[in-house]
Amino acid sequence: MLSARQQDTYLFIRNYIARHGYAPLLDEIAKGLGIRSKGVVHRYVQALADEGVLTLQPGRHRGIQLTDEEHPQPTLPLLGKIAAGRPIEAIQGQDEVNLAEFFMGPNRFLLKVQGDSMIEAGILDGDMVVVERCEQAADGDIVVALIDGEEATLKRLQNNRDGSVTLHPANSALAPLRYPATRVSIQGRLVGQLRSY
Amino acid sequence: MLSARQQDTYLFIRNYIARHGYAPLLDEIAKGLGIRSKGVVHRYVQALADEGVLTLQPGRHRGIQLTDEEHPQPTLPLLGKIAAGRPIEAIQGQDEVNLAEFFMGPNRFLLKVQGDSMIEAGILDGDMVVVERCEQAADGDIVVALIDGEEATLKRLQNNRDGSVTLHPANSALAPLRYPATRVSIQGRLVGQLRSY
DNA sequence: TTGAAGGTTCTCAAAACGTTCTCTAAGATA
DNA sequence: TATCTTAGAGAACGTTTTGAGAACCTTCAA
Repeated sequence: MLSARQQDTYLFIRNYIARHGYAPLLDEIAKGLGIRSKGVVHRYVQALADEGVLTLQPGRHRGIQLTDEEHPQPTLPLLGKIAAGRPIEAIQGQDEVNLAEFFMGPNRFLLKVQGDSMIEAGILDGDMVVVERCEQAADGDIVVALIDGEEATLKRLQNNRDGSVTLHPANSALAPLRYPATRVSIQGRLVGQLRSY
Repeated sequence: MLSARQQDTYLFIRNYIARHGYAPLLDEIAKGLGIRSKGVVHRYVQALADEGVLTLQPGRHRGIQLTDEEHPQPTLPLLGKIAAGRPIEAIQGQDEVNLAEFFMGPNRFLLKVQGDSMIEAGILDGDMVVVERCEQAADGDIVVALIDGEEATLKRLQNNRDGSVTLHPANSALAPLRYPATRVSIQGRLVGQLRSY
């Protein structure tokens, strides 16, 4: 188990490598952690090597290599924003994203999407969506709806004044469907989405 | 049998470890339980150790280790496939998705996407993409490309026979761009994507 | 080949932290 | 009433952790 300061060190190193493609100097780590002595940093790095989360090439400059290892905390370094035609800009005050924090929560589950009915909302065939179980949802939410207790579907919700609901696909080739409220039950609300290439 | 206060202590410790990846200090537990004396907390922790639900590394800072399970993994239940017009079908042989396994890996980082240039590939403004650092990529891969060492962009890659590369946006309003290979350096390859609603 | 830069290994000191005590108070039990 | 148990406060003490800094050795680039 890594101590707090060891985790700081580890995250700094990983972030630095993600940003530059090579490992930091001890002095750079020291600066990043607000420490003045590189001897101290060396101690932390050595401890991380003992834990097995990284490897050292003794004596070499920038001789730190990260090990492929089970991460206790699933965080990835966030390098910044990418917009066509500009250099990558750092996002202030945030340099790590904790996937657990990002997606986990009570009453959440995953569904694998089949079909193209939500393609214009950026939900493609094969994507996974994170759904939070709930009975009601607001206009404009994307929901998992069960029709007649049988058919399940992922659509954008619109509650009509007469009590009926309209389910909008995000695909101009498909028409919205309108149902009396009694035929439709909301199973959950879309809160996240994942895709793996 | 744990007393009520001992259970409080145990739950606090478990929660703390799940969030931080390391054990709390006695003072932190004290604060969490609304107690002012860490001596009292020590008594509870000692009792929990006697019960066998946790282990102590005597004298060590943050030296509490939970006995049962290892680090709880960030997993979400995978209920099945959802396709318009059909009931939710379970996916055979898979019912939990581990977020860490799904996205974590060496040399990976996140970028926040700005702009609509990849909208037809389901990558919307504001999405996060998981990028794996690499120097080369195959035809059809979506890559982070650096043009003239300055501009960064997310595009689909095409390696031409004459050694030049064409970068295809996934947006029919935008034209593909062709560059001599010397002007373009691949920074990484898109391996995943996340979105939060 | 040489000088500077960077990694390694010490020692020292201070701060932080776990451990152990004693003391007080409130209930419970006999 | 007398005694025991549980809960908490707080202080004293020794160890671990953290940081500074210096000396030394190796790597690297000019």
